[in-house]
Amino acid sequence: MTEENDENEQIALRRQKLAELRQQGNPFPNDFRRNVVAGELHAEYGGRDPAEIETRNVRVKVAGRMMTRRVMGKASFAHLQDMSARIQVYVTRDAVGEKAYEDFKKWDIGDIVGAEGTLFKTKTGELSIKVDEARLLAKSLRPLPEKYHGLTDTETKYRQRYLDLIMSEVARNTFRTRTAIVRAIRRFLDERGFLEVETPMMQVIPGGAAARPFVTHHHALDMSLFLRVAPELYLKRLIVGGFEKVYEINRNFRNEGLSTRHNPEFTMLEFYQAYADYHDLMNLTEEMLRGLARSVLGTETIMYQGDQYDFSKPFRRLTLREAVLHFNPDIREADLDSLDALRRIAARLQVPVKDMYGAGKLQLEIFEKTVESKLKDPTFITSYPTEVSPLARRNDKDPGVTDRFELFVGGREIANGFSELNDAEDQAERFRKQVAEKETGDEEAMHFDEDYVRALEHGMPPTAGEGIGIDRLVMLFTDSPSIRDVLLFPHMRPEK
RNA sequence: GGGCCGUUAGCUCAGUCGGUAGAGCAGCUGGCUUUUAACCAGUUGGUCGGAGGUUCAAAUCCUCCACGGCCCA
Repeated sequence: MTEENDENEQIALRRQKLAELRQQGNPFPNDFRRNVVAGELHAEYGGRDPAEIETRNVRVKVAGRMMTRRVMGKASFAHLQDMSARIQVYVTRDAVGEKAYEDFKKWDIGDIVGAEGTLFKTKTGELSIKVDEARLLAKSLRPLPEKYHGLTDTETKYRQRYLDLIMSEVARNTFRTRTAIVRAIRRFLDERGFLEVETPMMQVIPGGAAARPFVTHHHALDMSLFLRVAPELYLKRLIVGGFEKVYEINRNFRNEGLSTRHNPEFTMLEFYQAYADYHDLMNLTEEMLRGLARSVLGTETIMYQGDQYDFSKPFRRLTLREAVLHFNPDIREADLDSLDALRRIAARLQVPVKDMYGAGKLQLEIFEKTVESKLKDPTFITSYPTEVSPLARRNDKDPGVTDRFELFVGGREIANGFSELNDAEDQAERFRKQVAEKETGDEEAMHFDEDYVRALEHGMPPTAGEGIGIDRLVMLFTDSPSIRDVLLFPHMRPEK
């Protein structure tokens, strides 16, 4: 849309009204001060007797966007919506005067209005304000979406989030819940002695996850920089530095496709705790999510897209091998150790496979194809192959797997954690393998980070770390089917 | 990247077999001093996502493109 062709007669008329207002002074005054918001009034007076309210003669000043208007001759009702709620105002010619009432009738739905008056309850019992002074504080030039159906067009909801927020209490609550979740996580970790830190978003060597990075260029230094795909390697440097419990909640960037579960930038919690292992973190995660459900939703039972998930019970735990065998009765345990068998199974499942894939990578591919979406109730999958876990500690009994877990809820990965690899020589060897894979064309393979190995060489205490995808967690807690519903401004292609 | 669906008034949506583009809300005019999807009467508003094509005639059929949604990879 361009400025010329999206004007219509309603906008033109409002512009004309604005032009007339300009003749009478600045139509965008900033000297009105409210002394209360609608929600406070409902909380304080909503349950009180009408007679009591009138006797008290409560004077209030409110401001907000005019969302409804019903003119009945010499008296009108309207609703003002502010950050907390809506409050009805009752405007009459006799109370505000003839001139002011004529002005009021020219205001439009969507205008920002300030009103002063006395509280009362209408005969249907709605708390309202009998207005004796009203002012137009900002003119709205564009008509709002339809009052009953609201804004339903998903594209417009995402592109013009301000309209969605004006029109939809559900949308407003989704983002309030998002903030409540992040706040509760911070409190949970702060209370347990974790230190919140900030580490680089622009990295010389992108590390910490198998993902394709965005590349940018620093002009003064004349060098490429990568937007981070994860903060992991920096947070573990802090563990080496002696900050034994750290966390960061911030944006990651991955140069991959978009879907209902993927946005190019997304928010991740990562936390690291020295002298702990992955079992400790599974326990901590259960406690955190259970507490979140209780404090944010007020229940430990989460409803998501028609399904019910019980967070009060201990989360199920099974190894990746167990999970694959459980959901694939036709696969024998011996198959999982045979490259030939794994390749046959992958072919049958139509999973694209490269020659360089080892048994571990094939197991993971088969797991993702046949198991992941079926893990509805909260489930920890453990013992990921070492081949696909280049930063995780090997299991003491079986060096082919790592002390790692992922948490799934509703068929989606929510968290990924492990006992950290703190053997510098093993880490260097794993990086070399990643580099070899990168050289065969795997764009998601990791770089060799020499400084990170040097940090490990100084000695990192035994540590466990975890990442939790905040957006997916919010989706779950707000019953949102798409990641775009929990991002205020999701990535969209340009309109034109 | 592939498949399916969608795009019509500011918004929410109809639109039959290819034959003059509709409704509700919003807006405008008038009426109405306790309404609340207010009500009553009248009324304005359209490049039917874009570009081609078929046809006497296209919102409608065909092709391509754009954007969005869902599913798959």
